[in-house]
Amino acid sequence: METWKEFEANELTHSAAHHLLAIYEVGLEYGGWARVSDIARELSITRGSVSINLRALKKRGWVETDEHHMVKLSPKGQKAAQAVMAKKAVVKTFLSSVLNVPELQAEIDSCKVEHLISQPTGEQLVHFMRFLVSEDPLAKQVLARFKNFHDQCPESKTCDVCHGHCLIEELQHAGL
Amino acid sequence: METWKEFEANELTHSAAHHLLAIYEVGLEYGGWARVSDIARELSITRGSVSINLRALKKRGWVETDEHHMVKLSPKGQKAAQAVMAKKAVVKTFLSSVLNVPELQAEIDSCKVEHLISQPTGEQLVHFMRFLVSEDPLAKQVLARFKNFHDQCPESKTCDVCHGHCLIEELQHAGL
DNA sequence: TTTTTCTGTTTGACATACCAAACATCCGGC
DNA sequence: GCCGGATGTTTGGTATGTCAAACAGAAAAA
Repeated sequence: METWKEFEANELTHSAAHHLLAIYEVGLEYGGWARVSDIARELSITRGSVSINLRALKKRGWVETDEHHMVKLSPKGQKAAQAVMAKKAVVKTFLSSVLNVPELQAEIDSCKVEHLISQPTGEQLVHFMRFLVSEDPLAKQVLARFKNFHDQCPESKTCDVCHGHCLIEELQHAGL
Repeated sequence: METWKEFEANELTHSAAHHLLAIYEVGLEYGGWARVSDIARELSITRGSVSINLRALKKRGWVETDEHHMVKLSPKGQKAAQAVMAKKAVVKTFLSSVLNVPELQAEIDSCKVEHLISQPTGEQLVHFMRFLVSEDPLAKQVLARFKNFHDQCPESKTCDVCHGHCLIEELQHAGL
């Protein structure tokens, strides 16, 4: 398989995604405009790094600058930033509200994968979350039932999920 | 926030994780041992790259070599490889079997995030999957109901999931 | 007005991770 | 024993992404 090389073929790197998010965040208070220093402070990196990184982002059409070094997202950059924010939000909500992963861990994990999730996966996860918060009584039941199940989840060696591995055992054994 | 820098602080890079998996795969046929060439072929990269990468993996105790350049996973490396495989398996199963993401897309997405998922998140996802495949009739109902819901999912502008964004709209609008 | 501070850029350095190509070594066939 | 092909390593190059430090220009304070 060469599927694993897809990782490098992402539209946005983790770094690039967070530069776009930082510009968006800073821009909220300044009509969409941001300065290099503000972006650097937002990301806790040096102005030099931001300066260099913006060069690449500009060349690829994610951001634009005016004659006074002011930076803003291009339309393309805005769409990308929104998509990343949306994916992060839905993943974090799923992790913390459905899986009951601790808040901070959900924040960290969703931040790591936000830019890696494909469009179809993101959309399906949104549908799933909408179903779980819908009026359908089944949804409420299932969330409540899972909380109980979780406390008494059997440590069986075989189950349909595991594909021959015992996942829980492996996960715990690995101690990551 | 500096949460975003956690990305660099991972135990395993994507590249390192797949080197370990490749050694595991090749080793299945050779009693756990692998050669540089085999690993290179498995990953579709050059022998030179593998040679250099293995140096780092050896130094950090993930792999060991004998006097004939034969490579195998250390106990630590085995645990790490198993954890990655387990996380990938459970994520892929969730994406394709629950969210109905197409098989290939589930493969790609799970491959991208396999090494980034934390222990708690991985374990909770396993619990969740175990619940969904358990004998509990609620589980079967909910999967069936979601398939219907999915086809008629409302495109409402506001919902509890979205945190003020309209996720579906943003996701579709972004066209990623 | 002068001086200081802030801002953005550039440079040289380091780390990761890949490539191609040259090199050394070793093993099998003859 | 010798030669050729396979194997592993090394070297020089590219690309990303970070830093510190030096630099230039502009704005603010004195």
